[in-house]
Amino acid sequence: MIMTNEAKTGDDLTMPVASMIDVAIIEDERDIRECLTFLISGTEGYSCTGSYRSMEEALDKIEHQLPNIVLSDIGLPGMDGIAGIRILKERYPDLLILMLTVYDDDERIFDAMCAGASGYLLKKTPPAKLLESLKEAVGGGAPMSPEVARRVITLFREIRPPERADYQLTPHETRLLKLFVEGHIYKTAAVELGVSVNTVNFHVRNIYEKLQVHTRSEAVAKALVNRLV
Amino acid sequence: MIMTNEAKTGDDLTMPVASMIDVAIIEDERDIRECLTFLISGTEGYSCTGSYRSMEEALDKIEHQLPNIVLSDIGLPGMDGIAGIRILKERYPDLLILMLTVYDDDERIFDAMCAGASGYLLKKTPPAKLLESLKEAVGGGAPMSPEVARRVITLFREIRPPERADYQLTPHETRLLKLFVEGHIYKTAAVELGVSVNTVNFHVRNIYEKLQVHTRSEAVAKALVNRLV
DNA sequence: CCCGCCCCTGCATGAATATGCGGTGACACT
DNA sequence: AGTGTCACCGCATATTCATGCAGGGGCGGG
Repeated sequence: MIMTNEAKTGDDLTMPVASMIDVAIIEDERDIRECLTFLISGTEGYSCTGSYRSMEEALDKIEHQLPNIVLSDIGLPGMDGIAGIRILKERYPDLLILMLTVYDDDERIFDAMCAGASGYLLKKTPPAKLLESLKEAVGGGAPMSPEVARRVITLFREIRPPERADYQLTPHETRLLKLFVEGHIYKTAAVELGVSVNTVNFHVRNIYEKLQVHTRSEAVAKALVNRLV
Repeated sequence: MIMTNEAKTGDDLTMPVASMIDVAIIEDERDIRECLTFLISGTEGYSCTGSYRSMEEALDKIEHQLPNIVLSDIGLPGMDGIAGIRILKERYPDLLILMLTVYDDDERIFDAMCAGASGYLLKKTPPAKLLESLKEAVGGGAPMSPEVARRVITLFREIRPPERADYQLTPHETRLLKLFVEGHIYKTAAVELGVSVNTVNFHVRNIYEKLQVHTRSEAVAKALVNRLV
């Protein structure tokens, strides 16, 4: 790993930070693993609780001395990093995981985040920033390399559910539609709203007209797909 | 704005950074605006091209001296920050925008990012980190306060559809459910499948049992929410 | 005062739904 | 051969739905 640039110092985070940050490392390349181990062991306030070359090894031995946070590569022999962190999070839900990898493609970023990673750094990250990111993650943040943060936001924009379509539903219509989405039928919705079934009927016809549908199911589908409620 | 914690220094970014970072400020609170203007004007490598108290004023005058990046609040008199950055990005697509606000709710973060903000900082950000974030944004990054990054990731996970729940639906049941999601009723689904309504009835009862629902609307809602089709 | 909109209620009617119960044949597995 | 599952079909019944038509009161704006 090429060490470049000066280290950052962290800002104050609201979550209490453990006085000692215990880190486990999962990295298949020996020289990188050793380098990381040296960096973490040699920095005040940090300790290295384990240093593994595979996810299998980590899963096998990590419980002997559970860290606050795992620093894991994605490309590993055998089980890959993402599959591994799913299992880690399953076994130790409070365990924090920070990815440290060369991969910066959307899919891996996405999968890692969804699998439970708290942060995602690229391997070119300078040592000082790496240490700071560990601290930030332990403090409740979600450190990402600039390129990763950019991709996350781009993905965000792409994934974003469509803006709420505006069908000009009145407050009562929206409320009734919401009840339908929740599984109510005319009768129970009427009870819930404190009105008669005839009133529900009235609103229903307006809703169906505005949404251009003819059944409650269609209205429910449209409400969910278009995020109307 | 309360200035806390030591400043960070930036890491090397791959995109070429302009030698001078020109910043425009949009902030309604005068003392904060003046403080920011002073901070930026008084830092080597940065210049302040404009300092506005409203989005309207910014939209009116910003072209006189277009900055690299805008530092904008959200809560502003008249047009709010998010509506404003949509217009700014429309007029100046390459203009970078960094939000600086007290709001850290999901909706605003989400709206700001989708409107085109490159980054999102909370107002408690220390001055040095603020400067570094401007630099990072200009360098192509997407700086976010730790809390914001965490929320973005949380939103990310929420937006991502959950993995398909497994209700053990048979192929025909899935097919029928899909037709319901598309708006079919028993009759039209029967026609579509080339079976009798009685067969549809039969499948429906199995579907409802597996999904633990009692109406087609509920089945449709469950199908959409759990991505069964 | 008038108008438009929202919310409320009622009744009627044909169609659709949901559920109960009954049956068959094909296919794979033991 | 026996069993289980899937897909198919049927009938009955009470309930719900969707739509048509009728009416009223409150509130805000012009």
